Amino acid sequence: MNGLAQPTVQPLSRSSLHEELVARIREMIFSGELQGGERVPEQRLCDMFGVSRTPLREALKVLGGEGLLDLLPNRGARVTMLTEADVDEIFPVMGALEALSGELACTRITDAEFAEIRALHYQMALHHTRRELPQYFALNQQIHEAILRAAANPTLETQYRSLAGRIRLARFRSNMTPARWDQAMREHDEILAALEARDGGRLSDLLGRHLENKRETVKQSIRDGHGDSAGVAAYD
Amino acid sequence: MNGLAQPTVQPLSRSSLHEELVARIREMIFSGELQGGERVPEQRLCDMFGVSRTPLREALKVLGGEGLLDLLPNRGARVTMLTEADVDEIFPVMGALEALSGELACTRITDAEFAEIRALHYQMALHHTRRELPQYFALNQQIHEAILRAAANPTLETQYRSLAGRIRLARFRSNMTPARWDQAMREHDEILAALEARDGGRLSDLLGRHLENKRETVKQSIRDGHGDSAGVAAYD
DNA sequence: GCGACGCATAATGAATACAATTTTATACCC
DNA sequence: GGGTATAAAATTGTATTCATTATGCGTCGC
Repeated sequence: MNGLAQPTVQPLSRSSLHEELVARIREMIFSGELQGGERVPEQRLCDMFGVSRTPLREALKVLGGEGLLDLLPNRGARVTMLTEADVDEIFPVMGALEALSGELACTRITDAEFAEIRALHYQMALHHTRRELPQYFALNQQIHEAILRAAANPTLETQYRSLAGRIRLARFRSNMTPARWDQAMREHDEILAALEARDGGRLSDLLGRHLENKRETVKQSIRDGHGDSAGVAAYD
Repeated sequence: MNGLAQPTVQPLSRSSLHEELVARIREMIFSGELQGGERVPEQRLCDMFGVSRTPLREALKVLGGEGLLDLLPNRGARVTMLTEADVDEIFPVMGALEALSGELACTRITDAEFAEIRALHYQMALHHTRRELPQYFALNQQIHEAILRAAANPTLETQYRSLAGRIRLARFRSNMTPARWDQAMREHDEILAALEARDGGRLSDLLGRHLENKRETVKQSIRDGHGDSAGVAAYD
């Protein structure tokens, strides 16, 4: 053990091909380039990325494990279709994790981190008043990510992101009503206040309720049908 | 739609080779046959299972995604070593999920399901008085699994099992002190009572505290060192 | 005309072959 | 004797090939 070795250097992630493919295909799913229920032909993806089937298939297995793809033996992979029942199943779990992130964030957040979140909040509020939905969503996501980071628990982050990713399968952005949008913004005001007061219990509660509203938005978008992805993809 | 078709038949999971390998290797990790930090040469596993590297590597990728293996590019896979910091990170998340499972279980559990859990409980109590640790552990796990099932949320089950699997990497069974064992048993008495009363809030709380004690047991076993797996493997 | 069967085609599953990287061993120099 | 450099061996990453299974289409029978 020499003095030069830093204690927290991470193993220098030289991403292998399959790792890269996992990230790329995941983005294709989130962006709607691969649609829900759609069959994913291996050869087409191989041609698209210019790789052989071996690393690609490894990537598909990983994405299957994440729940973003359904792997049907001998019958290929399909992008998972999210049902309303799935949403009702996932949201309570996300709620528990988000509540925990609120608790932990309040005990651990630094003033600098809070200042950063407040800045994001006001920027988001601006986009809300201007009715700029895509920008609003981007900031919204950044705020929740920042709270999650402030909780300083990588396992929590991973688990939460995994569920958030599955919810993204619903591609719900297009379906937020003005009334829900206004309500969401008010909830965010309260969230910021609770965080500033370092009131973990209240923040937990608020984040949980915030999520409940989002659940309805997502379910509505599923009821409205999954087909209209062309216009939605632009938001990502 | 003819009358013969049953509504809830699942798609007849003919497991492919890699699926089988995932399960087998996972068990090898849990049983200690593959030890923490140990390098896992692909060829040895291929010979062991009589398969080629292709499906085996797919399985390793999946297990890497589960957090049971560390996949180092060009340098093979190693069984993840659990640090005390990891444990402190994982347990709060498990706690949040277990609390949720308690809440949900209380709202949904049937009398038949509860009777089953009570039977398991008394059987476990018997093993406790007889100081039969391995049998106690088996029942203990079955009870927590039964509560989880009663919550009727597959996503919750999956997420919880994933974290429980990572904790199993510590192979903590050998390190339970008599005092902790007695305390754990008392906690289980209370858990059963809360479940019988369908008191979700109290059950949540109890499960969370129960887990806190387990956390210390696990951390102690890590401090004691990971080397002595030979005698422990027999428990699985 | 409708449905079932069978064959041809295409896609997936698994094994083998080849390439690149790392690890180990050896020789050499200081 | 220790350390570095180099080369050989082993291991991993990727591509290709072969085998098996599903899919689509045409034909046959009713």
